[in-house]
Order: sequence, then C-alpha cells, then structure tokens
Amino acid sequence: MITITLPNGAKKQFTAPTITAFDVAKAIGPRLAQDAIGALINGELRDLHAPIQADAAVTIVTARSDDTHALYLLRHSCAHVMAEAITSLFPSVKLAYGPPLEDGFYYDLELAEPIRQEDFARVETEMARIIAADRPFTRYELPPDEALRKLEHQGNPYKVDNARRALRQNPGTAISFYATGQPGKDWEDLCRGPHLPTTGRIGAFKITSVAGAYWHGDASQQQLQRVYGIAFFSAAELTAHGQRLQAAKERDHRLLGRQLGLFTISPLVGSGLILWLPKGAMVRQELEAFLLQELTRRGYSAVYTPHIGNVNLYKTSGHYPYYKDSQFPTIKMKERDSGDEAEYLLKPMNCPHHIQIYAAEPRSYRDLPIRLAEFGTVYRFEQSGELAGMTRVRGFTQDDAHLFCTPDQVEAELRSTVDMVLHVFRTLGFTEYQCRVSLRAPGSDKYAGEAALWNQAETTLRQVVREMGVPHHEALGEAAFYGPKLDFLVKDVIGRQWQLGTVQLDYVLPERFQLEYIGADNAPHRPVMIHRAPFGSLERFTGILIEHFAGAFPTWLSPVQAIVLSISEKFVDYGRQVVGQLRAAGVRAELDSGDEKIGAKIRRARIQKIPYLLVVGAKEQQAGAVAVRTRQDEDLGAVPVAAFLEKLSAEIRTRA
RNA sequence: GCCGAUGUAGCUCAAUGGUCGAGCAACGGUUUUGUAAACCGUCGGUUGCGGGUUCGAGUCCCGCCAUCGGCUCCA
Repeated sequence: MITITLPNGAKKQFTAPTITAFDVAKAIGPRLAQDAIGALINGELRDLHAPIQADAAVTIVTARSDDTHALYLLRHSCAHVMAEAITSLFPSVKLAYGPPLEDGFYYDLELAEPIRQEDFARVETEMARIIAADRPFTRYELPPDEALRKLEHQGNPYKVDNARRALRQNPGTAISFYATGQPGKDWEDLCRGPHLPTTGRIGAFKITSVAGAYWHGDASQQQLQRVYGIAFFSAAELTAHGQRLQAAKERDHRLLGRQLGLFTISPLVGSGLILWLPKGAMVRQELEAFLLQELTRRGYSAVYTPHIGNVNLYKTSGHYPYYKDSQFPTIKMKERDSGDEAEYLLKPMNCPHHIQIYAAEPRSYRDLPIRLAEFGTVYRFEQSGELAGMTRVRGFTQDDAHLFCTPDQVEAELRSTVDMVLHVFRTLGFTEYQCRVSLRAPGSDKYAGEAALWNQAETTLRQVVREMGVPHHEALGEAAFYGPKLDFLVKDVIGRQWQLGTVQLDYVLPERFQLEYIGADNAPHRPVMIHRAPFGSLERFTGILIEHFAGAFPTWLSPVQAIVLSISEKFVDYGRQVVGQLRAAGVRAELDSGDEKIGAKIRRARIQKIPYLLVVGAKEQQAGAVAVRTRQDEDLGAVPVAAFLEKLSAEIRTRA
C-alpha cells in the first residue's frame, strides 16, 4: 500500500507495489494525465514515469510555461533533441554538456568544423522530425563500472569525465542514460534527467546562436562550441518571446545613446573610452548633484586626487601584482634633476590615494569616522572581448568613497552606507533588488589578511543585511582579495538583472599602509576601511538607467525637460518668451522654431522622449498659456505659463 | 584574450565578380501651418584599414582594426 499526498493535502492510496506519478495523475483525472509531463516527488523534480515505491508527496508538473519545473523539463529535453539532430548531421561530434537555462538551453560540443548560422535550419528540420516521431525519453541505469566501460568504449572524454564527477559526488550510485526511444536502438545520452515523457511534448523551439565556451568554464581548457536554443510549449509563446527580445533591443543603451545624443565612442580616442555628449553630460551632472546632496547630508568630505599615482602605491596595496594583466602599462620616466627613475600607473582604483589623504596627518579617535568621497575616474585595461557600450569600459568614474573608522564604528557605518544605496535605488525606481553577500571561496589562497579578521568581517556583513531586512543571498568566491563585500543587484523594468553598487569591508589595506589613529588610551590603533559606491560607475549606471527608462528619463534627469513648439513663424517670439521664463526658473527648455507643421515637431519631440511638449499658437499667446502635452501622450490642455512652471518645478525638485 | 558573426553616406538598409543606390537626416528654396513625418531641389562614398587573386573586387583569399552574440575575466 502506497499513500500519496497531494499538494492540497489530500491523500490517495495505491495497492500496487510500484506506481508512477502518471498513475497518480490518472487517478486524479484524465485531463491531468494528459497534461502531465513530470512530477515533484518529495520536492524533487522527476520523470513522469519514475517508479514510486514508498509513501510520497507528489505534485504533478503540467505543460505550462509559467512553471519553472515544466520549462526545465521542456528545455532540457529539447537540448537532447538538438544533440541528437546535430549527431545525425555531424557524426564526428563529441557531445559534452547540455543543460537548460533560465531562458533557454544550450549544448556544448566538440566538432572539427564549426557549426554556423547557415546550419541552424537543417538542424531544426532534423529536430522537427525527431519531435514529430514522438519518441519516449527512456531512462535506464547501469552500475558505475559498466557505465564507465560503456562510455570509455564510445571514446568521448567529456562524458567519461561527467560520469566520473557524478560518481565522485555520489560514490557507488548507478549512472543513468536516456534514450530517445528504445535503448540500444535509438540515440541516447548520458544524463541525470529528468525529461519529458516524449519528444512530441516539445511545442515550439528555435536554435538561437552558437558561441565558443570553455570546458568547465576554464579558459585553460579546450574550447567547445556552445549551441544555444529556446523552447516553449506553444508557437505563440515562442513568438511572444521573440517580441520581448525585440523590445529589449529597442531599449539598448547603445542604440538610444546615439538616437538621444547621450554619448559616443570614437575609435580615434580608443575603444572602451566614453565621450559624453552634452545631453548625456546633463544626465550625469544631475546624478552627481543628487549624490553630492546625499553625501553632504551624511557627513562625507569631498576630496580630489590625481589620475595617476606612483606604481609603488599599488604594489603596497597589493593590487598591482594581482591585476597586472588588466591595467594600462605604466608610464616610466626619469626625473630631470636627480636622474631618479619613477614609474607611474593610471590609477585603477581610488583607495590608495584616499588612504594617503587619511595618512597625511595624525588622526585621533575623536576624528573618526572620516568619510572621503570623490567622483574618481579610473582606468582598467579590460579584455577587448569584454567591452560593451557604457556598461563595460576601460575608463570610468566611480562614485567612490572610503570610510575610515574604529572597529566598533564599523557596524553603524555599514548600516548608513547600505541605507544610502537603498535610498538611491528608491529614488531611481529600482524596486526589485537583491544583495549578494560576497564571501571567500573556501580553500583558495587568493585572499590577503588573517582568517580571524575575515570571519569577523563576514559575520558583520551578514548580520547587517539580515537586521536591515535587505533581501540577500550569499556567494562564495565573490569577495575582493582584501575583504568580503555586499554587491547590490537590481532588476530593471523588463526583468534583466544588473550589478550596481558595492559596499566592501576591508581590514587588509589599513594594515598594508600601516594606518593608525590614536585611541582614548593614548595608544596607536589600526582603523578599519569601508569602500563603497552606490552607482558603481557613472558610465555603467547611466547605461543601465537608459535601458531601465528606455531613454524616457524622469523629468529631473531629462537633458531637455520641456520643448516649446510654435504653430507657425508668427508665434516664435512668444515661444522664445516662454522658453525664457522656463529657463529663468532653472528648467532646461528649448524652442522648436522650424517651419515644419506641428505634427512633425511633436513627432520629433516624442522620439527625443522629452517629458513636456508645449504647443504655442494664437490662443495660447492671447491667454499667456501653453498647450501641454506629455511624453505619455496625455493632453493637459491650455495651462497658464506660471501654473505649468509651478507644477514642473515641483516635479523636478522632488525628483518625482 | 578565445570562438563565431558583422562592417557600404551622419542613421537605417539595397547592390548574380561588371559605372555603389534608396529613405531619413543635413543644406537651399517654396509653404505659415493646431497635436506622431508638407512639397521641390542640392550635397553627401578611396564600400573599416592594408595586402593579394582577377581584364575587372563592396562581393573571392590573407592580415589587422572595430562592433555584435557568447566564453573567460571584473580591484
């Protein structure tokens, strides 16, 4: 007798010694049995036909695209179908690894000839045939020795390696294979599963791209070809997915950056080096002004430091040897008078300079915390393949600050820093965020400093985010070499995740630079440092904001906040007068005095995503008004200039 | 850095190895306009750069540069 507990708490009993989730589904109803593609058995995703021999909690997984388990089965199975298709078209292929992703699936494989985009169509045709044949995914298991012998005989080192790794994790367990059809007769693959019941359950799919990928993600290993695909239960969902991708493309900051005149990159200056155009510079100035206001409120001191520094500084900090490959080469020079050699580095970070400001005079515990802030421009030689628009560049400005405090001030300082990061997110409309608590990788030797201090730092960070109720998760191996950190990840309005600000706790650099303060006991003590940057980099942050707002910045950030559109030449003078009034009140206003018709002017202003369009003609001139139309296509009708200005100023002032 | 793709006017795109075109933008003119594109005209190119094959190269081959999609990296 097997008792099955259903998600609603109901229980069903079966007399057979072995049943499957499919039996459970049939017992509930024929419709559910028809839709079932797998099951959660005691919370674990399994094949629909996996045997159940003891009492269990069972949730039937049905073919729904809003269920991550269902999509997992679908996409994992589609990866298999793709691998089978590729194997039949390219018999010399060696398959490596083919998992589902949050947004599709891929299969890594080794092939002498590259698979090209031109090949996608015939692979898809072959896949369609496999799906139309509606063959069952059939699982079978072999004891470890037999499985390894079989795989070694097949001569595929990747699969042998996969099986060995599985055995290392769970020694002695059987190794599972999935045949698409009948074992021994049809195509099969070493695989942990689970899968759909049959290939026919794959509704709609598409191969999307191919790229290189290293075996086990290790750049020193063999590079494989990674073929990406996407699958849904219905063709309509696939089409909708395509439309979402198209929409994302339209808000790409590189495209909008050009259309809206925000920034450009010139190969004559160098790749990865941003040229801020006047309109982009305006956005940046507003962002900086916003932060400066916060810094002043929170007791920071603004400082300025140079763009280069003696390389010894970075040798002392430990950055230089650690990041040698991703820095611009040093500038070597001989002092004219003394003949002394000096070597300078374009600064890759601001901390050593700020440390020297701290160290410039003796500090008392009464002075702490000292909070030094700077929009500091730094240069890092990122690999060419990494550069992307404003989000990955070689020269960027951090909204940086370094806090020097006593050990017992650390927690309060961390709290206020995290609070500032959250305030920034709230103001800019990032409502969905996650804090990643980035910790050491166990057993790695890349970290500086004593284990005891690391433990203390990690505990403090954990405690702060927990007590502040910040949604967070921990990530091993993501810490900086000098300390653990809090990295803030936000989701933009279309659900893409970005890494923004960071708060880092550092006991190492104060040690390396021998920083001190005199305590109440009249003895020297070592301060603790906190590195923090709520935006991260102004370049990257602006790029993300462009995409987040699709170029339609809130009014306070908009490069042009209102544009006056004259109906005809007769009203240009009045328009100019209105622009003058707006500008006198600090509003960024412009006049479109061209001789196009009003429709054309509106279209142009809409494309530029200007928040307020102010039409002026005879009626408006007479009434001392403007006809207000918003970027969202609301028509607010004729409003007296003074009344409009008051509303607009309030909107800007409150950063609404 | 690695794998693959792409590179034609300011932008978006055409051009079986045979004179590189169009729309938009810009500029000039006409028009004086009422809520997402008025009309006519003009200008604009060493086809990313450098080699090669060919009677002839935007097109084929090689090298470099840049960009895009990934991988790796990210203080």
